[in-house]
Amino acid sequence: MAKSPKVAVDVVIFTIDAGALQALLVEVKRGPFAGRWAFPGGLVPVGEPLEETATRELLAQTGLRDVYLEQLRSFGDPARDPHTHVLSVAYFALVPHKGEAPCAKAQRAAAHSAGGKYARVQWVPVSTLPRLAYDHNAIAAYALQRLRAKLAYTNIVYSLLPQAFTLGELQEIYEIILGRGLDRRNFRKKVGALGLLRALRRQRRGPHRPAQLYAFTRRTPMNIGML
Amino acid sequence: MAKSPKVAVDVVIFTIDAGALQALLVEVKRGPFAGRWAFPGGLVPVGEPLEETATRELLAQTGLRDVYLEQLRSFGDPARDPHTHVLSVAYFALVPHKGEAPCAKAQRAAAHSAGGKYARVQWVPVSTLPRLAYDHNAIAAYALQRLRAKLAYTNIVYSLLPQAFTLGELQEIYEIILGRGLDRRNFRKKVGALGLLRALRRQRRGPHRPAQLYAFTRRTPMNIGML
DNA sequence: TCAAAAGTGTTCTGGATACACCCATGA
DNA sequence: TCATGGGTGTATCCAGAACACTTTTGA
Repeated sequence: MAKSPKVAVDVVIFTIDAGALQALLVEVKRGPFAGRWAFPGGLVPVGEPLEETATRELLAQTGLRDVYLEQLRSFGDPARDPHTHVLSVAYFALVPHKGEAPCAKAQRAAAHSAGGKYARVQWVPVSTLPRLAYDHNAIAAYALQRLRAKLAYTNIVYSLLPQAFTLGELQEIYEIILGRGLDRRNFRKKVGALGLLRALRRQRRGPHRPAQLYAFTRRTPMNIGML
Repeated sequence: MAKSPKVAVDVVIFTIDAGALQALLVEVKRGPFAGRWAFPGGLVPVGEPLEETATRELLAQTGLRDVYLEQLRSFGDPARDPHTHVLSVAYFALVPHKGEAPCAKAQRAAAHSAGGKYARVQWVPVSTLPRLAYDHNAIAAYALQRLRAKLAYTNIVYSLLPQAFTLGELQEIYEIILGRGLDRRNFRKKVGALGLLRALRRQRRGPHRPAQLYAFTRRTPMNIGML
């Protein structure tokens, strides 16, 4: 019986920060890609479910659990890792946006990984990703495409937002990820009609007019017709 | 470094025949699932791209090449194969419908595999799939869902049809796969507006009024707004 | 008072749906 | 002549897109 390739899981972890869609990168320590950036990942040991490997990796790099995690697809080009044939099952994850503290997540992640297996860890806007190790640029493109598509027909945005948020923040996330502006009135009309939100009794106060705060009624993935 | 699971590819091969959506099943020869039906597949040897394994399997079972082939996703539950941890990368394929000779394909496939690695090979309507080996029922469900979705926003039907076909046949395929009837006038209007077809100078003659034959202008996957 | 984001309704348009009759053929 | 599938056009409805002004606040 012929030997099989090794199996790895790689996770594209997205968040919104500083007005941009960001992905978490780690610096590869050794091998042909030493010094290059890549998405966090690791080999799948015999007996472990794929999601578990992905969840482990996610917890290790961000300290977060119970985030949105979805399999993208597998990348199996034998040459994607020059060292040996490694199949990568790609996942993407969405972690919540802390509007109040830009870069807090990046710092937390970095701190977490101080003694970790990667040299450095960093959030990078997906619009300015460097040339990555392995075929991770292809994985990034695929992940972004999937994210954009799912934004249009599911409610997964909830996983990018904190419990309470304003309609402006919700719309901003759509605009950032889709890369285009949306009409505010139509957006609110649509969101209202979908009935996914409930208005809280609080407002967000800022330098301008206070904004009504909302929360999702159900924080669980569903298909809707958002766009 | 921990050992990885083995890697297999399994292919759900769809066709339309006898007014139903059919999938190709093979009988498992040995192991805990001996005697049960499953989708054709096999282990991925080191150094071989996933698509190549899938293409090989497809050629071996149907004798067809250059058919539509698309990766679904990977199924990695360690218990899906009781014998040992085998990751399955699932694909689905669409092979063309020979309207004139029902079951011709099934017979051809069976003949092809006479000396093959499977005990028996058979086309089975997806609506009456038996309990399959491994987690192949889950793969079937996923494949069907994907097929239905892609029918709505791509032109991949072309891969289920011969070069020349009537609008009635085209519509029938949509109805069979989607499991619901479509208005004939609206369907033709829509198809015409998309401009994917060109009318041939021939007609199909049958027991009733002859029908105009059409061909796809481009037999290559594209995103369109079909439904 | 000014700058900046919050909040709100109406009109228009295009695509989707619903719907019924005549035609050409082989049996 | 009949049964069967092929072929066609119009009215309606609804969702998406376009669009401008007032309000509230902190600075």
